[in-house]
Parts: sequence; structure tokens; C-alpha cells
Amino acid sequence: MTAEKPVRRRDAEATRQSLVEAAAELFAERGYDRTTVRAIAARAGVNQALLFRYFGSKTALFGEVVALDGRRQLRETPAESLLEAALRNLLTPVGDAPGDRSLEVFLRSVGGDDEAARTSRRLTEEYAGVLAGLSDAEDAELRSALVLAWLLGIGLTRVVVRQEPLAGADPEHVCRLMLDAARTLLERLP
Amino acid sequence: MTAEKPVRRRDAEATRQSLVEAAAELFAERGYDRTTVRAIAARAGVNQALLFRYFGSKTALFGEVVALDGRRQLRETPAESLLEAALRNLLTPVGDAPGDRSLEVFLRSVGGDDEAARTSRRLTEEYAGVLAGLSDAEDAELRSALVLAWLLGIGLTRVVVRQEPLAGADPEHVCRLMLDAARTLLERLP
DNA sequence: ACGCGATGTAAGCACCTGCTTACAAAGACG
DNA sequence: CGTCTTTGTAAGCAGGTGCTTACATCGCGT
Repeated sequence: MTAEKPVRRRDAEATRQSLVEAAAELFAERGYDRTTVRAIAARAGVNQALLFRYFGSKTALFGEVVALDGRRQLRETPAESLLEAALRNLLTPVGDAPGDRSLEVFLRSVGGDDEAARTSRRLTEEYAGVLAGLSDAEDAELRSALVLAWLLGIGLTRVVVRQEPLAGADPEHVCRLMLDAARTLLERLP
Repeated sequence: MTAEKPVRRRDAEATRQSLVEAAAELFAERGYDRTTVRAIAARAGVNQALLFRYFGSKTALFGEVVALDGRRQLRETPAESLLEAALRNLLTPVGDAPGDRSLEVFLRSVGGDDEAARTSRRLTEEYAGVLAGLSDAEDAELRSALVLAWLLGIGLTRVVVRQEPLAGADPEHVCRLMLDAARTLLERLP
């Protein structure tokens, strides 16, 4: 996919990519509202007018970030492992693994009722849908929604609020406690 | 405490009160960031310069709101009932009961690392402390933090994101599912 | 070699934010 | 009545926001 031409000093695709990457980082760090287009352009090392040339608006760029990067974990993980994988991902410090940070983006961007918030909400619906397959109960969807809510709450406390003792706790320990309790709700959890 | 003088057309205490009430509503509805001082003053029917005369800054007003209103439920509820009470409060539509909306304020205001965010975080530490008394396990504090995280996650999904099926679910049903699972963690839950 | 579209840039616009200031009016008190 | 503090108001400031515009420059196709 690389090396079509040896060197390109002007490269629309590359600057587009830089913008998407910078935006993904910043949205995960600060959420949608608190991320400015100037900050995105600066981190990408790109003039901010280009952001609007390539994406049209800050909201549209946000949509692209969620669409491109946000569904990796969802795509690559089987249902039975999804909860544990997402939980471990949330519990692993960002520097230590390349992990999917889409839930962080979500957590930091809820609250508005604008297009960006709606975009990130759609992502959690997909998680809930997958999780619902892990129970045969009549209220499987409510059960999966409750478990997902727990995951989000843990993420909120751990990554956004950084509140002890959860923030510093051993991921294994947290996993065990949480998954044991969650099995009360979704009987097919491993 | 009322009726010192029959009628006061100019009343600093009353306008202060109006500002606190308007601010409490708006912070719960929109969170700290998305609430403007102009909106607070408008809802209070008061000139916005008075907000600064009486409170000094938007942040200080936020602190007053959390301090005055935010600890009601915490003060008035015994530990064993706190989780269920807070959960029911979160699950009850705002119009239907006068309830304490401090957790909503918290949920909508996390994300920043400014003074306002810190103020609202302190509140959740108090919840966690009370909940930790419900287990004799060595890791009682982690367990209570996990349960609190669940509560916050449910609140996030229900009041902030308003996502089905949790948003429209029967409060009794949700309570039963959640409390059953939470007993795995805190053995003294009723 | 050169024209022209693709790419990058500097400046600025219109609006919103928290907060301040200079001033008007109301009421208490002599 | 006249003064003086308390309460309320209108206007605006400095800085930040998303986004636009007018223009410079690069490099590919001919």
C-alpha cells in the first residue's frame, strides 16, 4: 500500500491521514467539545484550513474518526470475549498498548445532543447488540445494556475521572470481580 | 426564616437564591461546560453581572450548587439503602419527583480537569466511602468503587445518552437485575 | 517549458465565552 | 429632605471558537 511514488512533498492523502490520526488522539484525550480544530491541525502539523477542505466540518471529521477507527475491536473480537477484551482495553494504560480508544472517545463526548454525540452513540448500540447474544433470557437486551453500562461506568471512573481505587487497581482483579458479577446477567460469559 | 419584611422589591438574598436554583437546573441538564452564565442569569430572570457580584465566578457558583444541593441524598439515606435509592432516583424521570440530581450534574460535567470537575468528583468519593461499608472483604473499597461505577454507567446510559432499552426500561426490573448482581460484590446489600 | 489544477498558507470574519466597568435607581437612615 | 450604601442594568472587553476567503506555490500532463 506504501511506496507508490518514492517521495511526495505535497500529498493530500498523507495530510488527510495526519488529520485523522491527530483528531483520533485528541478526541480520546479531551472529548469532542474540548478539542479545537486549531489543536488538531497543530498536532497534525498542518494548516487548519485544510481540515475544512478535506472534511468540511469538525463534526464530519469526528464521524470519520469513529467510522474508521472505532469499530476495530468490535469487528475483530468474538462475542464471548468482547466484554473482557473491552474491559482489559479500558484498564490498560494508553501508552502500554495500541488498543482501540473508541470507548474513551465516546465517554468524553457524550453530553451534547449534536451530531457528534449521536455518531458516538451509534457505536455503543453495536456493542449492546453483540452482547445481547450471550443470554437466552427474555430480557437479554436489557441485561446486555446493563452490562455495557457497567463497562462504560468503569471506563468513566478509570480513564476520565481517574478515581482511586479503581484507577490504580490491578486489571486482573477488576476483571475477575466484574465478570463474576456479570455472569449473573449473561449466562454465556466464559 | 421568611417574612422579615412584608415585601422587598430589591432583595439580594432572593436573587442569589434564584441564581443557585437556575444554575442547579442547567448544570444538571447540560453539564458545566455547556451551561453559559448568560443562560443561568436568563433562567433566573436576573442580570448576569449579578452572578459575578454574588459568586465571583462561574466555577464558584458551581461549587455552591454542589455543596448546597448535591449532598442531600447522601446525608439522608442510610448506607444499605443508598445504592437502591440513588439508582431509583436516576431511573425516575426528572419531572416525576423532586429528587437529588447531583449525579446528573456529575455525569454531565466530567471530562475537564478544571476546578469544576474536581468539585463534582469529590462528591462521588463520598458515595464510594459509604458503599464500602457494605462489605467485609479485604478489597471492599474496590468492590464499592465497581458498584458505584455501575451506578454511574447506568446513569450515563439512561439520563445522558438516553439509549434504549435502558432508557425506557421499568425501574423495578432494572433495580432487581442490578441489585442481584451487585450482591455478588457487596454482601450486606439488602 | 509552461499552463493549470492540486495543495498549502495567512488573515480575518462573525459569533460566543467568562468577566468587568461605569452608571442608574431604590431604599435605609440622619 | 439629603446622603449614602445596596441592588440592578447596559455596554463592552479580551480572548477563543468554527469556518471562509484570497492568495502563493508546487508539480503533473502536455
